[in-house]
Amino acid sequence: MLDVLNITKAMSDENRIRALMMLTGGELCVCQIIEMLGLAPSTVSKHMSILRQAGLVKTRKEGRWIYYRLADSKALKASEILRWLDKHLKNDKRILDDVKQLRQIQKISKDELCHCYKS
Amino acid sequence: MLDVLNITKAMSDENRIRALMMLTGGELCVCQIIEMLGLAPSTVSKHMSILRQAGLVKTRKEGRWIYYRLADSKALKASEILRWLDKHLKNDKRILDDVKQLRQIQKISKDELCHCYKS
DNA sequence: ATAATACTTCGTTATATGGCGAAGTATAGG
DNA sequence: CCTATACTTCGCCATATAACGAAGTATTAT
Repeated sequence: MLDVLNITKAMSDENRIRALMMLTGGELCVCQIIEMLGLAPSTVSKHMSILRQAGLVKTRKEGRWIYYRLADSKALKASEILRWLDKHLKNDKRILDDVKQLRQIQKISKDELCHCYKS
Repeated sequence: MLDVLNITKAMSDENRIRALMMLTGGELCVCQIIEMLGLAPSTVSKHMSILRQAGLVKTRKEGRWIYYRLADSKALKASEILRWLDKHLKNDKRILDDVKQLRQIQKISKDELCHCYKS
């Protein structure tokens, strides 16, 4: 029950769903997710830790950067629900806009990107 | 996006999930759900209206009684998620206990049952 | 060592949600 | 008609959650 509740609670927030959908295109560093969601770093960090605790995403550390990716298919509960999300949101206006914006962000080099901290 | 969020928010509460799982055995009247969850009628009513707004359950009125049942397979978003819930919770301890208790409640006649209001 | 970068954790505040009882609505029965 | 029953809606309170900035941690660069 707790597993299921952790998953459903993790998915009950729009920004977390946006983050999950962004990750369907492949792993992203926190920097990029912050830029996409337009939220404070601490807020995004909290969101991502909720997704991680629910088993919906995994992390990989590379130097100073932490990359988030969707849980792989071995995590059955998670991967099924991720497929459901993708099926019902891939044509959603908001998500399509996010995907478009993400492509722009991915063109920016890492060095330039992290002015999210420079304000 | 709103559809999806309504569904995930509806599922992000333990009592609502318990109610959904109870309904996998067939329709129930509010009386019975109140008895099962052990919550105030007004609270249960609110929970059920959230599930209904999300499209996860349907209602049928028969005289003074209102029966709730799971959404049928025509409601794709809903029925997929209901199948996911069932798959991952049908062996859950809490849910198994609920099912057992539900069988007892279903033995009680309607006339006797609704002392949930007589306190 | 010191400073800068890329996060995360902590503490606070505003809003959302879950709980209840009281009042309201609809139907059945006397 | 009036009363009882089976809910639902409303108003309130307590707790949970999302947001932020400040402080903390880990890694890289100087």
